[in-house]
Amino acid sequence: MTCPDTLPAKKPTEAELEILRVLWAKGEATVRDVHDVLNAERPMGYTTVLKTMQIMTEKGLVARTEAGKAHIYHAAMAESDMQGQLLRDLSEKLFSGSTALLAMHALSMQPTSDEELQLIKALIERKRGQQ
Amino acid sequence: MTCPDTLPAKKPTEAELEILRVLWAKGEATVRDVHDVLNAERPMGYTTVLKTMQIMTEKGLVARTEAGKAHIYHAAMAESDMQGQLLRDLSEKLFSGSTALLAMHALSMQPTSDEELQLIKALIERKRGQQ
DNA sequence: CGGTGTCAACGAAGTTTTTCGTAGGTGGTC
DNA sequence: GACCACCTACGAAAAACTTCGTTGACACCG
Repeated sequence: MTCPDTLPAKKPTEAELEILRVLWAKGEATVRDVHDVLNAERPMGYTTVLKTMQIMTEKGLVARTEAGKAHIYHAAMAESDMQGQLLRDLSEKLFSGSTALLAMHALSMQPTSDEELQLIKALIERKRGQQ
Repeated sequence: MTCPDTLPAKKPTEAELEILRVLWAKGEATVRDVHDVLNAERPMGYTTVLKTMQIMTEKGLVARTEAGKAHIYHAAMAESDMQGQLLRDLSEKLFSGSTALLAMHALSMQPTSDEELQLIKALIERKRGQQ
């Protein structure tokens, strides 16, 4: 009831993205779960995470089930959708909007295994066929 | 003298990136030049741009020549270096640190011309040889 | 029933980023 | 010299983001 459908889908902040990472990894989680993970990486208060997740609920970045005592959260957007959104964002801001240019730069920057290269080739062939 | 060499190279903010975009496109520019471009996209005061560019100077994101009346600015970092930095950042935050995975996602998300696909294939072959 | 533990909700302070008004300087022009 | 156009510097407000202390609810335990 708290999400007024701001369709343009707002870009998450740094802290929010950290939380989303945990939620995507776990599928769903309580504030406690998320805090346990993040606090292990970098000391931070429980209420910090709680507050951020409350804000994220308002923004519509996450949704929650208010079942028992502790609310259960899950990301509102699939990880791959977010990847796509941020990729597009970056491509617009730094690659003249070309995701292909972006991909090339990413590829040319290192430890890409032979296996991965194979996968990419396959991907290209597939796209080739489509066009 | 204002840049104490914080080597880790700080990530530019949203507004700072906008300014860098203009500087990279023009090579070098005065505050007026930058403002003309940005203000056309989105109304904003002259001193807003000025102030931001002053801050960027302190941060070492840009450098300036205080030649004549108006200072002449240029980006402190090459565009491709910044592309690499932000790409790595995004890959760490959203692709488990794999730039290859990131590249694949970018590729699979559309208008990639046949030409571009060719280029990418070539790139891959080249990498292949190296390894 | 009083103590202990866990939880959500606030409120508020701290920090960073963005925005711009105002002031002061400099160089022309009439 | 007075006026105008343009520039930098500065301070401070506004907005966005991050952090956490405190409070009140609820449940379990001895």
